[in-house]
Amino acid sequence: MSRAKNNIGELGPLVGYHLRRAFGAFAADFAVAMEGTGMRQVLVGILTVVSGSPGINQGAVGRVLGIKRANMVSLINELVDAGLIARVVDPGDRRAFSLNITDAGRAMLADCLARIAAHEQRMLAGFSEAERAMLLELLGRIERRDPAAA
Amino acid sequence: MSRAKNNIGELGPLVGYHLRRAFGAFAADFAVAMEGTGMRQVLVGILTVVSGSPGINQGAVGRVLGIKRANMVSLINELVDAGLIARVVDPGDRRAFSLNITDAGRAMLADCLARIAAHEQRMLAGFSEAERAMLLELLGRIERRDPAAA
DNA sequence: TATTGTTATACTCTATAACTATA
DNA sequence: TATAGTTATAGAGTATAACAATA
Repeated sequence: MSRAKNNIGELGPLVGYHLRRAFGAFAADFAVAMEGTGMRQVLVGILTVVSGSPGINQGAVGRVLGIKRANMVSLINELVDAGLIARVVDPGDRRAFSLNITDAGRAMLADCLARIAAHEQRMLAGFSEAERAMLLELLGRIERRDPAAA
Repeated sequence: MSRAKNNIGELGPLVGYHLRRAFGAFAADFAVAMEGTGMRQVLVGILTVVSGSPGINQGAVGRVLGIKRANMVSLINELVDAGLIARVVDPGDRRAFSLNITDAGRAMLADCLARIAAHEQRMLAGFSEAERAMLLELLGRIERRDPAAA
């Protein structure tokens, strides 16, 4: 492992750069963790939100997770086609679909969350509980910001 | 701003989830910060590395930044076409191209780094210097990990 | 045989605009 | 007029496989 120059220069002190690299490392390991399930990061997110808010509609799920309405369509289709969520017309608002997790969805979600727990442990090996909590807190402060949309 | 339920359930304690959201927020504001320059995150990264390691070749730049060889080709083409970097056959290894930043590239990089500094300040408003350093340190530990490639 | 750069390709994520049907 | 969902489309990031030229 003769680590070469690896001269990132002015990128070194940039949080944005390291956020990108850390996100990439997490995403790569996440994909490995999900192998065989057919699930991806976004799908697990949607399944979790639907599980926690039975009867929620697509738009609301998208708003919670930061996914555009247009992009929700095929994602929900994937989950419905896989039998993981059920979609019925909302009786109270016939424009909307009411989403609910199925038994198969619950089983899949449980499997995914177990895999994700192991994945997080791998990625955060060596982190103290205080460090993990601090990282969550700092990331939370960033994500609750949106200067671009101001 | 009647914040709705926003029930993310089991996603709440996951570092990976918040990393994704924080990365998204950073990327969106980065794009706004670069408006009018024609530059993107990856291009600034490449320009910075070439600037700091004159004569470096494509493969090495990719290795430093975590970009696959195949994807480097069009990125380098963009920068060459824009007149920001010069590409000549490496005299010592005629398979490789030697990359150098041009004067125009130096000017562009200076402009971009100034915009990025302002962008980072926006995104990290309210962070103490110690918090910023801590975040950099924790992210650095994550990115220097690659369980998937083990 | 390994490496540099290349081409071709494919999948995912993200974004916008325009449409429909309901409200 | 506004909202829920849809369709079509486009740009960007990332990944693999196969190839030519050179080492």
